[in-house]
Amino acid sequence: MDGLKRTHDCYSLTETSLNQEVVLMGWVLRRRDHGGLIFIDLRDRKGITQVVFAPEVHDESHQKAHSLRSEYVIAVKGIVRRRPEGMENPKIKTGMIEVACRDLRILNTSKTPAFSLDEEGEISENLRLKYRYLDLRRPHMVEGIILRHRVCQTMRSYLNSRDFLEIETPVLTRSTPEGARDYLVPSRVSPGCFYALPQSPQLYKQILMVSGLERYYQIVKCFRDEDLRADRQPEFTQLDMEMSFIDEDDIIDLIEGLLCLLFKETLGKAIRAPFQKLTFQEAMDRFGTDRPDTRFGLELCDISDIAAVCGLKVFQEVVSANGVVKAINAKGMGDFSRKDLDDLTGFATGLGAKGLAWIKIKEGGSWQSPVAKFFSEEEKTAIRQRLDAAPGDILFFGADRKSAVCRVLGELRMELARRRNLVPKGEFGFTWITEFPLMEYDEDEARFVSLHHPFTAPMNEDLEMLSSEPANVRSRAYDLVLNGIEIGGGSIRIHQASVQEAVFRALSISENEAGDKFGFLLEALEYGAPPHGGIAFGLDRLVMLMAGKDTIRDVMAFPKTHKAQCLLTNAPANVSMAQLAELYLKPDWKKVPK
RNA sequence: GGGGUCGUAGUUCAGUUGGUUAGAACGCUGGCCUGUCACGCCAGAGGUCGCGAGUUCGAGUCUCGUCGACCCCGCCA
Repeated sequence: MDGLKRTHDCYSLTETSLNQEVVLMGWVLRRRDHGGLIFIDLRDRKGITQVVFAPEVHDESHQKAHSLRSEYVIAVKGIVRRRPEGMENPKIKTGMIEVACRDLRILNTSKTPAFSLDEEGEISENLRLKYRYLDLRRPHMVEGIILRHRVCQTMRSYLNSRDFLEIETPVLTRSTPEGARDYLVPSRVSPGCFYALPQSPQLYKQILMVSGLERYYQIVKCFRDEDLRADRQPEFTQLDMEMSFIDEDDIIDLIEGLLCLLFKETLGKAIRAPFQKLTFQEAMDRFGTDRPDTRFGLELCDISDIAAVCGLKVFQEVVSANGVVKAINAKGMGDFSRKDLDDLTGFATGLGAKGLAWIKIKEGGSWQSPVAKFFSEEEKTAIRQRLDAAPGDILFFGADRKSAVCRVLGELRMELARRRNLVPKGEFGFTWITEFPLMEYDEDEARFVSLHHPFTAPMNEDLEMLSSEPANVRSRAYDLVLNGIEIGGGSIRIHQASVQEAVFRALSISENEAGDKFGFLLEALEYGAPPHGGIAFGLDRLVMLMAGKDTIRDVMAFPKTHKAQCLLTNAPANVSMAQLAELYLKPDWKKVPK
């Protein structure tokens, strides 16, 4: 660096350094060239400091500064001085001072960036991903990266202080049935065989418990080859943990302590523990989803019993076919226009609803509704009481199979909240969801599949139903939901081989297959496996919510596009025939792109 | 696999019913400017309207296809 040593950063320089000679190094954010006097906003990771080039201070630097352009990398030696009266800039932290340059070194030039690194304006994500190194220079991106770092640091120190061991598990592992599609890695030394990248270190961490290590954690990459979403990337990071000799309450206490600390340390925000707890059943009944945003009301209400006997045929038929009729009272939203209601109906039918019945409650309690005539006065009274309906309210109804009603009304609830700004910004609503069903019937596969994963322990009191009525067995699983987004999930595991075998049976996983795919786990359980359980957190999602971002891409340094491509490196890419041959792979050239 | 939004200058966008030479702001280049901080003023350069067909006398605009980004459903134990 031409013999200069950096003495300060562009954030921490204050009036305490007045008249001192300092050396700053960073990037040229903006140049304001007045001809006789030149100002540079110098940016580094920490912040911005104004540098002044004046001929009377140092003529040569002033001359040289004319050639500075955006994103040139420079070193500046100069004197810290107070800005003239009235020239302070309260918008930046170093706004009281400036550095009068006595020596300017251009460490590197830069092509004009494809987009402005100033904070204003949205830039297409294409460009941001292609020039990720430029995007990451922008302060709000740096903030996300730093927040993520601090979250990880806090997690580590919290768990370290509670006797956890950080242990790495393999990335090259074996493909197991159930769950997401695996990313596969061909083996060179075992022709025709493949490793799989882990969807989670689930089996390894259980084996660590059998190993007697008692408390494990790891901040670890996981891989799932499924379609992407704003909160889903093919590779993502989990805080993964597992503990022996604990039950649900121990984990919940530990995690609540962790989150309180995280929010306090990184955001300076106090959150209240214990968090709200809902059983899966309650969550579905009241919010229509197993990941409810509990920061506002608009809860769902079952009126199947009233609907069963009312004059509206579709309601009757749905109930007699074992479906349900549920309603939302949208308090005070009776001013929705005809167009609003058409939009909302379109929203509902887009989710698979056949329609969306509604009732406006007018002054005096009369009903304005296309379906009003099908209800007797008695039924109207019953509905009004059940839903606590008052003039100015509008009621929305869903009638269908239970799962469909929950999906439609659950989403409608969110939509209503968005339209009326009921979702409090900056507030964090944590909810535990417990007592999940252990398994559910999969029509396509014609068998029961795990809701969580096959190693989740059934609730003791439901154990005997495992063979008789598997759909009604509840599990010892728990999810943590934050603002309607699942940020963590875990369970108490099965630690007895006999129970594990019974669960495999209920899942129609044959003894042969279980032995082949999970034999090592079954065998391990027979060597003194302690009771254990754990949880995993989606680090990306947690940091996204803490940072107030809408996508996890904004808190990942190098995310992939919707098509799982990296626009920076252009991965995935073709490989040579020689590489393929070495792996005993034969490409179908018809499907090879380009 | 399905539904939707978008694609025009380096960037963000406008572009009327299909009609002359496709515009603006910012950025960029050159010039002027000693207190700016989104500096200002003057001048200038910059376009495969994503790509390919089609309709038409004529397509940025209409039709079909295709590519890409994003959002959602399916999928994600």
